Amino acid sequence: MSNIREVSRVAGVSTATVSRALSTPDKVSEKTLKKVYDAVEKVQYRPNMMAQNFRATRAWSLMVLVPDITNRFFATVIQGIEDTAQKNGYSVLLGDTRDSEQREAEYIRRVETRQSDGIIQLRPHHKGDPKPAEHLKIVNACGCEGTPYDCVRIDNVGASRAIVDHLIDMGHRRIGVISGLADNPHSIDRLKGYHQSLAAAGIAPDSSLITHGDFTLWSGLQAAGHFTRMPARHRPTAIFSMNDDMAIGALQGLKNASLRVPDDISIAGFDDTEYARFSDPALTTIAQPGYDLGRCAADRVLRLIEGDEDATADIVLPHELILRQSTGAHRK
Amino acid sequence: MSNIREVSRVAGVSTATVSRALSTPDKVSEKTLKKVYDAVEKVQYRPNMMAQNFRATRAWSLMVLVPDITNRFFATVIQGIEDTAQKNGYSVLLGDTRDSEQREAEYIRRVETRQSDGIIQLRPHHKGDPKPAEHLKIVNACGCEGTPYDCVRIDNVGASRAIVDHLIDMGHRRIGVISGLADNPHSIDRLKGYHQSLAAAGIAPDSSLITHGDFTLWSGLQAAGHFTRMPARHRPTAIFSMNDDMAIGALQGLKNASLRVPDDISIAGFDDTEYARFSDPALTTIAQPGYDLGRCAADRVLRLIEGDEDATADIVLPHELILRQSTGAHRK
DNA sequence: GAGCATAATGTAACCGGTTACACTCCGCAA
DNA sequence: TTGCGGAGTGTAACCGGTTACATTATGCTC
Repeated sequence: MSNIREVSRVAGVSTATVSRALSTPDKVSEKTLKKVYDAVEKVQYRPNMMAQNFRATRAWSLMVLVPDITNRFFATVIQGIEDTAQKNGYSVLLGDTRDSEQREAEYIRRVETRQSDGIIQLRPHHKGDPKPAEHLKIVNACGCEGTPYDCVRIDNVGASRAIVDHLIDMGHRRIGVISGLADNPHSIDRLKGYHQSLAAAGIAPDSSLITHGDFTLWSGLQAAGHFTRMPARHRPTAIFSMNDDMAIGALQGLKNASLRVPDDISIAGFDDTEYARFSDPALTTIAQPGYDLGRCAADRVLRLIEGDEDATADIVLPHELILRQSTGAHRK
Repeated sequence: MSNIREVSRVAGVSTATVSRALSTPDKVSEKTLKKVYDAVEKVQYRPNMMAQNFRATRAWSLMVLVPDITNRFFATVIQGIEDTAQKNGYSVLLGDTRDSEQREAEYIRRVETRQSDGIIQLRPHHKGDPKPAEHLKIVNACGCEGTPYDCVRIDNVGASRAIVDHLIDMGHRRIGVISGLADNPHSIDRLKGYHQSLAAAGIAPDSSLITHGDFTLWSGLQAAGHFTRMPARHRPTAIFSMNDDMAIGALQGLKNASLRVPDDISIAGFDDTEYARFSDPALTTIAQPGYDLGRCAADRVLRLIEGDEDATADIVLPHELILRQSTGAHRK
C-alpha cells in the first residue's frame, strides 16, 4: 500500500507539501498541486485513516449500545443516529449488548481505550445503575425522566396517560396493562401515567390487572393468557400494552381465546412501528419519533465531543396518539 | 489522559518494559511486573487503541453494509456477525446504505482508507455490479448463485421450488407471485425456482400472475391490489410472496377485499421472521438461517483478513419449509 | 537593484504505542 | 579465571500522517 512518502517521492516534493496539498490546497501553488495530484493518481494513494486519527487523537466514530438490534424501534433510532453521524464524518460502531451488563461493560471499555469518541445508549438508565464516568461523552437516546446524564426522550408518563385517557373516554373502567419488566424505567414511567389517568377518572387501581412481559412478541402472547384465563366478569375490557410487539403477541392470544378485538376487548400498543399499522385489527398506539430521537442524540453527543457543551441536557420530543381499529367503545 | 510514558516514569522503568509487561508478561520479572501494574493502577492507564492499531496496521473492525437496518431479517444476520466479531476482538462498523449506491461507495472508501479490515455485504450482488477490487476483503452474507467473490447464502432457487411445490401439492394451479424488484438477484433466483416448479407440474406460466414489490409491508399491500382487482376466474388461488413483510402487507389487502385466507386464497412468505408466526393467519414460509448466515460470513471474512484463505468460497446453508395456516388446499 | 512582505516549500518533531537490537548481569561449565 | 548463554532491561527506530518553525522563492515598491 502506498503512503504519503511514496507520493512525495514521485511528485518530487516533501511529505509536508503533499499533506498540505490534500488538506489545505489553497496553501499550495497550482503547479505543485498538479504534481501532487498526478502522483496520488499514479501510486493510487489513499490516506491511512488510522494514522490520521491517531495523530489527531480523534477516532471519528460513535459507539451505539443497543439492547436488541432486531427490535424495529431501536433500529429506527439507529437510522437517525447513523444519518447524523455520517453527515458529520463519523462512523457508527455497533454494540449489541443483548441486555447483558457484561457485554455493555466491554463496549464501554473500548470507548475508554479511545476506539470511539462517544457513546449513545439506547437502554434506559435504571435507578440502580452507576452514573457513567465523568469523562465519557455519553447520551441516552431513549431515556426517562431523571437520567443522570444527557438524555433525549419522550414524555413517557404523559404518553401513557394519553392512551389510558383514550380508553377511559371509550367507557372502559377495567383496564389491563401488559408492562415491561418491573424494574425497567419505561415500565415505571408508563405505569405512573396509567395510575394518574385512573386516579383522575376516579377508578380504583387493581393490581390483578397488571402483568409483565419483556417487550417481545412471545411475552405478549403469554401475557394475554393471564387475562383470558380470568373469569369474564373480572377480565379487563381494554388492555394497554407497553409496546406494539407485545400487543401483537397478545392479539393472537386473545383470538385463540375467541375474544374479538375490539368488540369484546380493546387493546392499545406503544411505539407505532410499521407492524402496528399492519396487524389485524390495526393497533391504536403512541407514535414515538424514533428517527428524531436518534438524530437529536447524535447531534448532542457530537456537541459534547466538540466540547461545545457542559450543562446536562434533558430533551423531550413530542409523541402522538394514533387511533386505529384495535380500540373501541366499551359494550355492556 | 495518561500514556505509556507516564506509566514508565512512575514505575521507574522504560516504556519498552511497560509494553512487555502488559502484552508479554512472561518476559518480565516478577518484581518489575508488580511495579508496572502498580503504576498502571496509580495513573489509571488505558492503552490507546488508535496508537496500537495504527502501529499494527490493523483496525480490528468489520464494516457491515446493510440496505436497511430496520429489516428484521438483516438485523438477525447482523447479530450473527456481531457475536462472531466480538468473540474475535473485532468491532462492527455499521453502514446503513439505504439502497443507495453513493452511500455504499462512501463506506467502501472508508475501508480503502483502512478504517476497517473487511466488509460484509448484505445486499445481493447484481449482474451489472462491478466486481469489487481485488485487495478488498469482502464477503456477501445474503448472496445468490454466481456472486463473483466470497459468498454465504441459501439455495434460493431450491427454496422457492419447495414452497411452490407445496402450493401445487395443495391443488393450486394458478399461483401468483409477489416478487421483489425485477433486477434483484433474489427475485431472479426465486422466480427461477417458481418457473421450475410450474414446468415440473406441467403448468403453463402466466405473466399476469407476477407482480413486483420492494420487500416492504406497503408494497405487499399494493401488490395484493393487483390480484384483488382481477376478475375472480383469473385470480390466483395461491400467492407466493418473496418475503414475509410483503406477505403480511398482502394479507391486509386480501382482507380488505373480503378474501379469506386460506379458504379463498392461500399465501406463503419467505424468511420466517418472528412476525410470520404472529400474523393472522400465521404464515407458511421458508426459514432462512439468518443468524448463521451472519456468523459464517464473519468467520469467512476474518479468515480472509488473517490471510488463511485464497480460493473464493460459495457456502450454502440449509433452509426449511415451515407450514402454517396461511396456505390450504385449493377449493373448487 | 536593494529592501521588504508574503507566498511556497522543506525539515524535523510529534502523536503513543511496539519491537529489533544492544547491553548488562548472573550463573555455570571448562 | 575465563567464556558462554540466557534472562531482563534499555535505547531508539518505526508505523504514516500533521504541523510549528525555518528557509527559500517571488513579487512589489522605491
